[in-house]
Amino acid sequence: MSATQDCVDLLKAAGKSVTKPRLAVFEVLLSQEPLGMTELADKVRGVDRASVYRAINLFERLGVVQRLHTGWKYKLELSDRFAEHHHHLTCTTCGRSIAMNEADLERVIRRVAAGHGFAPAAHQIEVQGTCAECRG
Amino acid sequence: MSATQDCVDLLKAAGKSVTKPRLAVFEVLLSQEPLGMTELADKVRGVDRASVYRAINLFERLGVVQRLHTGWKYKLELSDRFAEHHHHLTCTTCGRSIAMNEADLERVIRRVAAGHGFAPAAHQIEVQGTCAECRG
DNA sequence: TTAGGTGCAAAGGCTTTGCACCCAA
DNA sequence: TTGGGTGCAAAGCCTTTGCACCTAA
Repeated sequence: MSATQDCVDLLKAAGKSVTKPRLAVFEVLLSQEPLGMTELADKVRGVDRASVYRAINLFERLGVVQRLHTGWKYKLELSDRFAEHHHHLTCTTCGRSIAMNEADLERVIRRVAAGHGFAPAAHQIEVQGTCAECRG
Repeated sequence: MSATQDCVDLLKAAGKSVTKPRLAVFEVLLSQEPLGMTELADKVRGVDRASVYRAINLFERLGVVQRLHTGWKYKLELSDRFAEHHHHLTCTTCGRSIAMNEADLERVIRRVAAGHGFAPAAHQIEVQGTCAECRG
């Protein structure tokens, strides 16, 4: 099943209309790196800014997109439903981001959250440091 | 040495004036949970909103306060210099942030980073979900 | 004394909202 | 057909900025 079809199904399941503006927003997110709201609105041509906000608001409630915090900024990207869940090790020397997908981290977070009577729905982990090559 | 004195020293070391509005902002942060900018400005009575923004901006550059991202918004709290290193569980229902200080999390991050040949220098972890009270 | 800091007010950006028209179901 | 969705424009927030006055050093 294509990602777009999955998105369509989610909209229908929620009793929402499958409209051109909504799919346009989805397609842009599908083909790009995480985007800021301004960049996103710029890339979705022919759709009013207000509609982009409304689409993102809806997509967030449906679990289609998630907000990602990188440093001081925040960006939008498709949720783990459309891309494998992962986090990043960012090298402050060369700027590269290394993806990590560690079950241990996820496990510990669930356990710690549970220890506080907390039901975790989402989480972000960002690590800054020096990669193997730059330490070399 | 008191936290306030530490703050005063940081200001002086940076060649900045120790003013009443700045200390007022610091004191509010010292005695409260993470605050949004609006809440903060409301609690610092007698200080103009613009001055609160300017104080926070300065404190950020001096490493006195740090921003904590929760969804679209952010909250402000004193940095690790004034409060023990920790992370947050943010409830998406009531908006409260619960602090967690778990050695296991830190350990796992160091181990995972090392597994990638990565030397971690700093990290952020934010968990969103539902707190015990809101789950009822 | 005086350079930096503050209050006030106005300007700038980003986001939301009201409303009439449009289109997916 | 018709109720939700959209574009447009205006309103609302949040944050920054210009300027004259104030104050810490």
